[in-house]
Amino acid sequence: MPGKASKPSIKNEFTAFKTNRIVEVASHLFYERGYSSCTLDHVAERLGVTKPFLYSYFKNKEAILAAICEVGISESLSVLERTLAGEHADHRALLAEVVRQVGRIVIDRQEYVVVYQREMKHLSAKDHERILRLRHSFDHQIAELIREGVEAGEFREDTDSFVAVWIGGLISWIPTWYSPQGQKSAADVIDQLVDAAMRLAGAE
Amino acid sequence: MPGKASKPSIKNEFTAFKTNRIVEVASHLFYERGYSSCTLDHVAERLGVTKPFLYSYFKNKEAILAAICEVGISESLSVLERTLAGEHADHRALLAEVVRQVGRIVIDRQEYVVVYQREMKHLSAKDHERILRLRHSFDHQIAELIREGVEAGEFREDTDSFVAVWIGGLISWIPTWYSPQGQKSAADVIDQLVDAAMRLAGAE
DNA sequence: GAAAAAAACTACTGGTCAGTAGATGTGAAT
DNA sequence: ATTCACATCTACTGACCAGTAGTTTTTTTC
Repeated sequence: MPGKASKPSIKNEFTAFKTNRIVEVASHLFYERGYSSCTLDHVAERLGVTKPFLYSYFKNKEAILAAICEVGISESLSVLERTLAGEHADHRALLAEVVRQVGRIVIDRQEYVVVYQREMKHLSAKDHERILRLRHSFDHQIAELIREGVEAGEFREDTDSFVAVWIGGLISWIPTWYSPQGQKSAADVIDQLVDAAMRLAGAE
Repeated sequence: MPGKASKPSIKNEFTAFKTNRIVEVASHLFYERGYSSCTLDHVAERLGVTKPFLYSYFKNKEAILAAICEVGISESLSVLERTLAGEHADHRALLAEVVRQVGRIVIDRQEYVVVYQREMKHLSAKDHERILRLRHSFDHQIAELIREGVEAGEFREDTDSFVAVWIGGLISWIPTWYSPQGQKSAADVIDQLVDAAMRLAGAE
């Protein structure tokens, strides 16, 4: 159950594994059919268990959605912060690296990201607000990076730090058209994404 | 009922008006609560009528969604084609104008656009494919515009025509954060959008 | 290996909702 | 006024589904 940081033990690892599998399968089905049209019986069936099983790992349907949204945003956020904390030649290189890393996560976690964006509004007010705060923190940190880069003369001086939001848009846009089975490889997509972000920032 | 092009008459105008109101209200409620969680009783109540009323104007719930999606994409497409058909100084000016016009529509029709993107998957296979074709036509025409502009030397020569998709992304991204009540005016947003699109195309 | 504890299941409920059958009202035509 | 045509409503059904009570199966403990 998310938010419950217990000591590690074999038992807790089992529990974590099962919780994880539920989130994984639910994310996939919510992605395909939409949250409201996907029943917990569907999720259970796909896992080869029954509905009450799910209720011993999650309080209710919404808690499963909250766990999915959490993955959708918090992995991007933590990779962003990890990257920002590292050493880099200049703001240009840093922005490129941040976009590359986050793009990679978004591609790897496509379904989580789509569900998070599409279904967030079905969360309780509390969860909804918590997730939104994470999102804002993300945008804010990129905006700050842009601002510093402009000040350092590395990005075009007429670049508004609001391009952070547009860059976020580019990243979020990927899952709506990228498919692992498509012609474009993930590496191609990420290269293009980085190029597009650099253009938006006026870094060339 | 959409797709039924009858001769104009007072009666048909009444019918068209009511059909329109249904789509308007449904779009608003689907936007707020999501398609699957919004009941037709809700829609009817908001219109001050009852559910069977809706069924005399639409075959079923999905047909209402299809009408919304139609508005969401086809207005953008027709304004695109109208703009492309007009006279312009060069490809730069044309791209800017296209993005400006489409951006304006997307802001005006925010709720339709969001519903279209979010709920398209709930359409029947036939409707779904029809809408997707419109979408592809849209991307394709912008890609063509980019290609010609690069050839004419107006956009950076290393610009892939695939930026058309990224530009589509910027446009689609607006409704997720823009609010008429927010600090940014629609005009500001559109100016920024045009600027961002020109940067992506390498037109400066 | 018996008893206790934990995990998962069977079977149900109460509520919701898309869609419909048939009644009722309303205005136009005779 | 009576009939007809049409628009809209009341009242219902059958399916579905989140969530639960209580039983059975499995695992752990002694």
